[in-house]
Amino acid sequence: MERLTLEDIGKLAGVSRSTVSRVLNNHPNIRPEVRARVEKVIAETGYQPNSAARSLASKQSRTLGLIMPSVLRSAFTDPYYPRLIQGISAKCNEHDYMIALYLFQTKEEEEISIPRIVSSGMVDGLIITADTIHDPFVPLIQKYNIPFVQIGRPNDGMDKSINYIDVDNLAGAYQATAHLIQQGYQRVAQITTGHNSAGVDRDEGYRRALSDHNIAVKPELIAMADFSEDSGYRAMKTLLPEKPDAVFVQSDTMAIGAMRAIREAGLSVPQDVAVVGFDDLPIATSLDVALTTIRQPIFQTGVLAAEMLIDLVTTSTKLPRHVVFPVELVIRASCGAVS
Amino acid sequence: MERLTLEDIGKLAGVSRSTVSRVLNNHPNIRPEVRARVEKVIAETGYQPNSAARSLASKQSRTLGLIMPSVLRSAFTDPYYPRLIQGISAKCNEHDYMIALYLFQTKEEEEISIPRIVSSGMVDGLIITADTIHDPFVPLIQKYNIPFVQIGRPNDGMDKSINYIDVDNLAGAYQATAHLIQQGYQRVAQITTGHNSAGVDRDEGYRRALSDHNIAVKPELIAMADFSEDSGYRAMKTLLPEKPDAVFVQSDTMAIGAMRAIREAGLSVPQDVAVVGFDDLPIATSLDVALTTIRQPIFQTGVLAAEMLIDLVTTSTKLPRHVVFPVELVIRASCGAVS
DNA sequence: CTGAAAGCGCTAACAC
DNA sequence: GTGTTAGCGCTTTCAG
Repeated sequence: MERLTLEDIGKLAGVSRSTVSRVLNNHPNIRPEVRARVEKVIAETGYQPNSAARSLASKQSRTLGLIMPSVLRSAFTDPYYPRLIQGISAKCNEHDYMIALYLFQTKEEEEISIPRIVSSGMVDGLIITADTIHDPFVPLIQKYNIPFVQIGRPNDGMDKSINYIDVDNLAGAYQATAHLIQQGYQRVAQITTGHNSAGVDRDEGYRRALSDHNIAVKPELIAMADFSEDSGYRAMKTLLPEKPDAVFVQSDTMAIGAMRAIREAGLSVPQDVAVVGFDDLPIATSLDVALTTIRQPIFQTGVLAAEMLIDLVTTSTKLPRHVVFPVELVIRASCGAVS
Repeated sequence: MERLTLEDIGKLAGVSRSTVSRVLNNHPNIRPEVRARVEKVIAETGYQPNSAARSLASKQSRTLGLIMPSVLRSAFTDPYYPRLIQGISAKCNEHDYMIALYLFQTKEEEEISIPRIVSSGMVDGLIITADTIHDPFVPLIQKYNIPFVQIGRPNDGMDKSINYIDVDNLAGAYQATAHLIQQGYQRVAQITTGHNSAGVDRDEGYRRALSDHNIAVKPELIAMADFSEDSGYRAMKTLLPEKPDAVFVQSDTMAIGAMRAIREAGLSVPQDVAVVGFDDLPIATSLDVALTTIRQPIFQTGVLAAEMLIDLVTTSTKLPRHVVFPVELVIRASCGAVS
């Protein structure tokens, strides 16, 4: 079966190719009866316009690129991402946009691919899933003139006119920490990441909560990790000799690792060490000791990112947009507040 | 900055557009010095060919579609998928293919999108991440003449000439169940899915293991679930009144739910109920009681799926290909075999 | 309101 | 080996 073209449809409907194109693109000023006739032929034949030809002529790919910097590759297995992608996908389907997924395993792959992706017109815009501080990715993208939105606020010192969506990391971390302090815990530790703005902001929230309660920040109670479960485990191991009685962990996945370390040390949650996480992944309720955590709207973040980007590539609004979603403390067993 | 075209590069290098096209596509029969000259101009200008124009002229999009049927949408948050995608992505990057991701939330979205995706030339081929039995998706795709590979074997009664990659689900389930029986457990239950071939095959493995050990299959010891954590939890709750002393759960994620149900009933793993899962997700080692499970090569499955599909769309080999990866029992605490 | 015609930027015969 | 030329299938002026 030969693929049909606009010309064929036109012939079948007794109109020109341009007219068919117009009904396809919902142009006004078409006689209703002509439109109906053309639509009938399209429906009967199952005609689908060729997307490459469309892109070439219209200079739009109707594709959004979703990009994961190589330094964050291991984080991609965190259930955060599938959920985020579901949100992006929902909005894309709604508007007939396609998602092009780019995961880079190495810096080299990234450096080769970025120019291709950005300059070849394969995508109309980019969603960048978080940037890192020490190896910033966004400046690379900014050199090209392509619309993009970032998940997470720009790093300090960077162009503030970037479009981004963030959650209130500082407030979340503050609530988590303050809640622990109010429970009476004295030595509240933190497992932090610090690799990106989310980590920095959560760290700041932790510090402010301590300081607002007149507790000194003790560097020996803070350990670094990288968002992976295993890094949370290792961080907690380095923390345990310092005898923390509670710990705020910057992600649920790391919190699971931390709880494993606590358990292996023969201690229990929350009796010996209380734990609060961040994200509220579904698994949080299913742990042996249900995880108290900060809930953030992951799906909604994805929806809005796609919406913002589609807006950006279809209209000419050049005003930078920022949205910061609120977060919410969800109290479960791991913080010791419920029996 | 105006985007450069082949013509521009040709002018800059003092050759025709075709010659530039040839060096770009690594055609033989080009004088080395000419090739060098052209490559120099390309490098200096950072020229990137327009992908829509390429697709239109070459009739290839260099894009693989990754499709998730709507009935499986909730499974997408299972960590299995990010890992699978990493594998697919690795191979795609290697060959300069793009991944187009299609997640459908509803049947309706699916029915509208499939014809577009398949007939518009946006993808050269499709990777279908598992089909379901009661609402088969593959026949829909087969009606169009597009190359595809399926993750998981075709359902019974379907065209056997489908290209697919599977893991040895039957052997895995058999090993899991046999291992429990050999540990001395008498009432080995199962949480099954049965919605797709993986579920069916794992169910068969469970039954054969029982039968090979002269144990009757007791329907009251088998509960249905749908791959979600919560369905595993609910299934286990219906099972507990039947006093199983062990349970084979068809995925790690459901096993986590099952363990939660066991715990909430005041019982413990493995003393009261031993548990074996399937997948060997990273989380398996981090649970309160580390999960004994069947390890399957998820990343490799993704790599091979992409490889097979790229092969399919670039060469004309029409011989159907099937690969079934072996799986492996990984013994940890939850089955009671280690203290 | 509709049609004719000129590209969009590339590939691939076909010449030379 | 390399240039010329004819499209790929669509969008979009420009006429009428």
